[in-house]
Amino acid sequence: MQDQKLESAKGEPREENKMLEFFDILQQDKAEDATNAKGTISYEESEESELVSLSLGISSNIGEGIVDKRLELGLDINLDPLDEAEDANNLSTESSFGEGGKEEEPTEMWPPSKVLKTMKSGDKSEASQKHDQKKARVSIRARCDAQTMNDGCQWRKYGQKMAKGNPCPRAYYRCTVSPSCPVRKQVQRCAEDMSILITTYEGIHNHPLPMSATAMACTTSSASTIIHFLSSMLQSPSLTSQHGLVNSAISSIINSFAPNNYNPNNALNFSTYQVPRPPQFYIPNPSISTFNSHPTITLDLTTPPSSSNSTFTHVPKYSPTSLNFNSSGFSPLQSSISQSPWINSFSAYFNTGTVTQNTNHGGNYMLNTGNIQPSLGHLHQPIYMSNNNTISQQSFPDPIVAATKAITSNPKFQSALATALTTYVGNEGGGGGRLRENHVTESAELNSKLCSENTIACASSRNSNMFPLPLQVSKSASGSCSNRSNQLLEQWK
DNA sequence: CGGCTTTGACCAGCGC
DNA sequence: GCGCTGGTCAAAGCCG
Repeated sequence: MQDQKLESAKGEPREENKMLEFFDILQQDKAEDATNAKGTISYEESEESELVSLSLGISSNIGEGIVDKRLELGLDINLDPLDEAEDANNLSTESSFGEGGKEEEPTEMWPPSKVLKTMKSGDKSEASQKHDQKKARVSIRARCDAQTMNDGCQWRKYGQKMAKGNPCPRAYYRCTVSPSCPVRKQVQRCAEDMSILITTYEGIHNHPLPMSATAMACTTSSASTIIHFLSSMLQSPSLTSQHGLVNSAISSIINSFAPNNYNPNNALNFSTYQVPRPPQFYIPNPSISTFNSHPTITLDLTTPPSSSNSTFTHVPKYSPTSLNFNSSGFSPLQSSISQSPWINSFSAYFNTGTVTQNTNHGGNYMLNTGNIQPSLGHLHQPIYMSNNNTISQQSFPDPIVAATKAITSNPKFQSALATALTTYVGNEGGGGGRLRENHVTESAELNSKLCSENTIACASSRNSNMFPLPLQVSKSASGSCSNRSNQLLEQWK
C-alpha cells in the first residue's frame, strides 16, 4: 500500500502497476475459464528466428469441410474501452455475468445531443470525457442489392443524410430489439461500386440476440476487439512513456494491421482506421489523443466472382511477428451472399507478411483478405509478400523488426499481450484462451470457429427480420472475465 | 392504431 | 466566428 502511494505520486509507475494488475487478473480469469478455452495464443521464442506468433484464432475443426457450428464469440465484448463499464453494467442487467454493476438500467444508452450538451455544460468530468471518446466501429462491406443487410436484428430507421463524396444517402438505424439497446448502424452504398453495401455497426447489444443475428455480431465483436485492446494498450501512459521497446512493439503490431502488403489469397479484409485522419495506427509516439476518433475495423466481404473458395489454407506459417486472428464457420453466409465465397471459411489473418496499406479511405488501414477489388483498382498498389515470407517489393520495415525484438526480449510483454489478446478475443463462448508454448500457426489449429448456422442476408428495411428465429441468449461464459478486464482497463486511464 | 419511414430542422464537432 | 459535415430528433405521413 505504501509503495503504491509512493508510486502513485510518481505517476508512471502507478500506471505500470495497474497494467501488471490488469494482466494478473487476466491470467486469473483465463485460468477460471480454461475449461472451455477455445482461443489460442502462442508464441515461440526461437533462438534462431526469434519468431513470435500471436494467434488470436479460436481452435476449430474445419478439416474435411466439417465445421463446428458452435458459437464462439458472444456479444459482450465492449467495443469502446471507455464505455466498458457502462456497457458491462447494461449487460449485467440481462445476463448473469455482471459483476457488481449498477442496478439501475439505463434508459438511454446513446446519449442524445441534449444529454451531451448537459453533460458538457458542467466541468469536464470524467464521464463527459468518456463520451467525448468515440466508440469503436465495425464496418462491413458486402455486395447487396437490397436496402440493407439482414443481420438478424430488428432495426428502425431514424434518419437519412447525404454524405459528402457519395451520391447515395446514408441511412441511420437503431436496434429496436431492446428499447435501451445502444447499437446503431449506418448503411450506405459504396460510391465507387453501388453494388457494395457498407454497413457500419457501433455499440454493443445489451439484449439477447436472435440466432440469426449472432453471425454479424460475432464478426463485429471479434474484429473490434482487436482495436479495443490495442487502443487500450496504446493509451497506457506506462507504455507510451516508459517502455520504449514495448511501445514500439505495440505500434508495430498495429502497423502490421495497417497493411503495407496485400495478400490476394486470403479472404478477409480487416481495416483498422479512424476517420478522417490518416494512419491512425501508425503511431511513432503513441498518444491518447490519437484514438479520440472512431476506431474502425472494416470487414470486406466482397470478392471478385472469379475467386475460388478462399479459406485459411494459405496462411503463412512463419513470420517474424504475426498476429493471427481468424475464425471460420460462416457457411450460411455463402448462400446468402453468393458473391462472397470466402465466407465459407471465414478467416482473417493479421500478419506482417499479409497486410496491406490502402490509402483510399482517408488513410484507413485495411487487411485485405479477398482479392483486390475492381472498385479499389485505382488505389495504391499493394505490396505483396508471398506466403513463404519472401518480401517481394520492400524490405521489412524497421518498426516490425523493432516490434519483434521488443516482444522477444520482453517475456513479460509477451505474456501480457498474449494473455490479454486471448482474453479479449478467444475467451468468448467457452472461456479464456490458453497460452501454449508450441509453435502454433497451422491453419487447422489457428482457424477458429466463430459463428455458424447464422444468417446474414440482404433484405429490405421493411422486412429486416427475414429469417425470424427464436431468441436465444447470447451467452458468454467469459463475461465476468471481460467485465473485470474492462474495469481494469478503465482504471488505466 | 401501432409501428415504421420520410424529411426538414437542430445540434455538436471540426477545420479554416 | 463561420461554414461544413455528421449525427440525431421529431413531426408528419404511410402502411399493414
